[in-house]
Formats: sequence, structure tokens, C-alpha cells
Amino acid sequence: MTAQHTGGSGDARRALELLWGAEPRPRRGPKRGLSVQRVVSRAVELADEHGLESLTMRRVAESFGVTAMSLYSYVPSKDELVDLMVDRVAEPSAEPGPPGEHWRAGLERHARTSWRIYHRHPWVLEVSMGRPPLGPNVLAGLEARLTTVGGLGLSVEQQLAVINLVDDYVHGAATSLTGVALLERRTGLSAAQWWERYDPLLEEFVDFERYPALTAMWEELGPTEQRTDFEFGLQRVLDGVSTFVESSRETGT
Amino acid sequence: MTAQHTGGSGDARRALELLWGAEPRPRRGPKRGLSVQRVVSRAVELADEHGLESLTMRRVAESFGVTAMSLYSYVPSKDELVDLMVDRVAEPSAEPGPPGEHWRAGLERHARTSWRIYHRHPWVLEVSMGRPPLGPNVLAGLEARLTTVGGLGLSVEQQLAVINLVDDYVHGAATSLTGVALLERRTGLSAAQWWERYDPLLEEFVDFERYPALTAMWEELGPTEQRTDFEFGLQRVLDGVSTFVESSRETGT
DNA sequence: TTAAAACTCAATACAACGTAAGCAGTTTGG
DNA sequence: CCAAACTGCTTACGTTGTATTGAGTTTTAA
Repeated sequence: MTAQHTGGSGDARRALELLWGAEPRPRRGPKRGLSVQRVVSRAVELADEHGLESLTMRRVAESFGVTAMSLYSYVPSKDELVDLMVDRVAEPSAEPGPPGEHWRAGLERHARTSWRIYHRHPWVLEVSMGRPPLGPNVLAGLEARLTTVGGLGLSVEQQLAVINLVDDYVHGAATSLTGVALLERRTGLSAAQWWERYDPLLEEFVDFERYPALTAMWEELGPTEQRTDFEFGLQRVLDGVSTFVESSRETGT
Repeated sequence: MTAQHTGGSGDARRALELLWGAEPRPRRGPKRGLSVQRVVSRAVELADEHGLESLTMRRVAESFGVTAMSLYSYVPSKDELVDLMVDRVAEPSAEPGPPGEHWRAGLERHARTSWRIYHRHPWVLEVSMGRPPLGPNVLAGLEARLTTVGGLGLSVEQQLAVINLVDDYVHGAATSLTGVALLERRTGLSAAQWWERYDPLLEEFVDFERYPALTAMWEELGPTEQRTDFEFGLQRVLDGVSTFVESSRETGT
């Protein structure tokens, strides 16, 4: 496994051509049996269903009845394919939000959109956004965020800080929640079954007196109950931003 | 690559023995050349230096001058090794914090501790904590957090929600920041070099009028400047928690 | 019209991975 | 003192991404 996503260490022009769909220039050889679009769509389906770790070139190819190497005439590498997948599922259609929308409602909307994407396509969480694929949907997502925080009298740096704060929280919360489901698939063991295995053994190793608060918690809730409450966290984060925006307005800067 | 960390799909008792160091029972065969401790330490060193993706059983073994298979008499699988690594670097010594510490200072301290761990051991970010290794350090970290939010008059669910909120944000922000460095290593291209490659090509593909806010931002800052400001975000998050705690006190519940 | 260039897809191959199986040699409990 | 238990090596298998090669197909240029 080379890894997920190169951030375009290959041919940058080719990468952009693929992202922006500048494909159908006339080609010379035999008719192509597939298309970049279809390959990306199928790859997204497979990743949604079986996870990024079982998304292999061979499996994508097999689902079309061709060999793995055939795909390389559509996509230069697996990493570029993943980039295309990310832009495909990012903020589809990027709804602009109602005119005159309050910034808080806007941030909430963006957060929930990301949350929904992560929920439908958990594999996106495993792809680094350090160098996002510069495709239409990814850019539209950023544009929408910037528009939302644009009218608050914040500096551009502060605008980005706010956007990153919300995005980072959503990403973290989604990772946390998704991790559980991922482990259930990878191990074939539900969270409850896992706990049943470990619970009786713990007292053999753990001196509970060293962990009184933890022990109390385990007695009150099952330890399975540690659901990340996305809504709770999101409101706290937005409250924090709110405080900042208001005090920022008072100060005049 | 099987993946990172099973959450103990193997022998649970053996996993706990390893985590709690219940090792040196007398053994029959030849003297062991290594020890679980040394294997874990070396694996941490290698992962720190070259990343989790280049941490292979063969490389760990090679660094000791033994074969890959030799390691399997110390550690049942690579996934279990990763679990051991996580507990090794988690909250070392778990300082209890000054007595009478304010909850906000406590949460800040925990957040910065996590931040430091992620910074020193970025590979931890890639390991799911859906089923954390139930070792002494991981448990100590949770205990410390629970203690910090214990005296606020919150329900246990609320306490966990607050802890998860902070942890999720820190995790997200660290992932974001670390992703950049990871890509620099994987591609051999610095962020600046990457941008130099894409910037001139963008106008060929992107209709900037569709992305006015984005374009304005790119003109004001280089797009390289999108540093995640951890401190800024952390203070906003804590402000949000603060608002919640206070209004929660007023309401009486 | 035809030859060459450009293309598609398949077959084969390689290095790297985690780890199973088998084995030779070492230590120790009965 | 010997059989059981253990260590560490060798070999091997199935999987991964992708380089290479080659055969067959379509388009372009002469």
C-alpha cells in the first residue's frame, strides 16, 4: 500500500484535467470501454461499502470485468483516484444557503454537511486534506465557508481560524464515531462483545483504586455508552465562536 | 497491510498481560534476546522518525539484527504492537495537576498534553481510539480528564460530552496540521513547491469568478498560509464549555 | 490507400507486506 | 537426563500497487 493520496506528486496538469473533467479530447486507439467518471463512481461505491482499506485497483477493475492495469489508462495512480473520489463526494452542488443567512446558521449548515459526508463516506476521513484536490467541489466548499464568515469584520486570518476550528472539530468527532463502526467491521466483534471479553479480565490486571473516577463512570454507564455527541459539541464550538465575534465587534477590530 | 490496530480481536488475556507488563514468568527455552519493552520502544522510535506507514515488522526486526518472525514470540501481531505503542506514549506519568486546579486550566492542560503527544508521535493520530488499548497510561489519561470535570455538577453523560468535545477538537486540529508534514515526506515536495506547481495551472482550469471569496483570499495570503491555529481554536472551545457550565449552574442542573 | 503513430487492454512480473508452518537448536522441569 | 517447551531462522503464501511488454485497434498523415 503506497498510501492514500499524494497531493499531486505526479503530473499536476493531468491531475487538474481529471478533476475538472477536461477529458473527451479525441483519442487514437481502440474505443475506451470505461470512463474516468464511471471508474470514480464505482470506486466510491466500493469504498462506501467495504472501506478504503479494501479498495484495491484489482477490485475496482474486477467489478468492471477488466484487469487492474486497464484502469491505469484512465487514472494515473491509485492516489489520484482517491483525490478524484474526494472531490466527487465533497459538498455536492454546494448550495449557497438562503440569502441573508446568519453566520451561525451558515457555519452550522456547513458543519452538518461535512458531518453528513463523513457519515455517508467514512473513508474521506482517512484522506489527508493537507493538500486538498483542487477540484470544483472542494473549492466550492471553501468558497461557501469564506462567504459565510465574510461579513463579520474579521481579518482573513481570523476567518480561516474560525473555519478551521469548526472543520477540525467536525473531523475529530466524525473520526471518533466512525472508528467504532470501522472496528466492528475489521474485527467482526461488536463494541458490546468486545467489552464482554475485556470486562471480566480487567479486575485481574487493573487496580481500580488507582482509577476511582473511571471506575465510578464504568459503574454508572456501560463503557459502551461513550457516544460522541456531535450536536452538543457543535453548539459549544459555535458558542465559543459567538463569544469571539461579539467581543471582536466591541473592540472594533 | 492488515491495518492499524485490531482493538483486541486476538487473545484478550494475552493483550492485557502485555499492556500491564505481566511478562517475566519463567520460560523454558533459550534465553530471549529481546524483550517486549525493547521491541515497543524501538517501534515507537521508528514510527516517530519514518511514520506508521513505514513501520513494518521486517524493519523493526532488522533494527535488532533478527528476522521478522522472531518478533512474533514477543508480540502476537502487528496490531497488538501498535496498541502497546499507543499506551506507551499516552500521557506518560499522567501528572495529576495542582490541587484545586480550575477546571478550565485542567482541560487546557489535558488538551496541550494531547497536542504534545500528537506532535511528537504523529502516528498516534492514525490509530483509532474506538476501542482504546486498556493499558495503564490510557486509563490514567481518562481518569485525569474525569477528575478535572468531576466537580462541575454535570451529569456523567455531560462530563463525557465535554471531554469528547475537547479531545475531538485537538485530534482534528492535530490531524490537520500533521497532514501537511506527512505529505511533505511522502511526496518529497514542500507545501510551497506544491503550490508553485499548481498555481500557474489553476487559471487554466478554474473560473475565478465562480469563487470570488476564495480568489480574494488567495490574493491576500499565499494559500500556504492556512495554518491551523491550535491556540485560537482551543480558547474558543473552552469559551463554549464555559458558557455551558455557567448556564448549567444557573439552571440548577 | 496505406503505413505509422497512438492508443487500449491483458498477461506477466516484481518488490514489499503480514504472518503461517516447519525446523534446528537451547534451556529447564520432572 | 530426557522430554517438553521455547527461540529464532528459513521458506512460503496471498495481497498490494504498478512497471513492462506485447497484441490488437483506431486515427491521422502521406
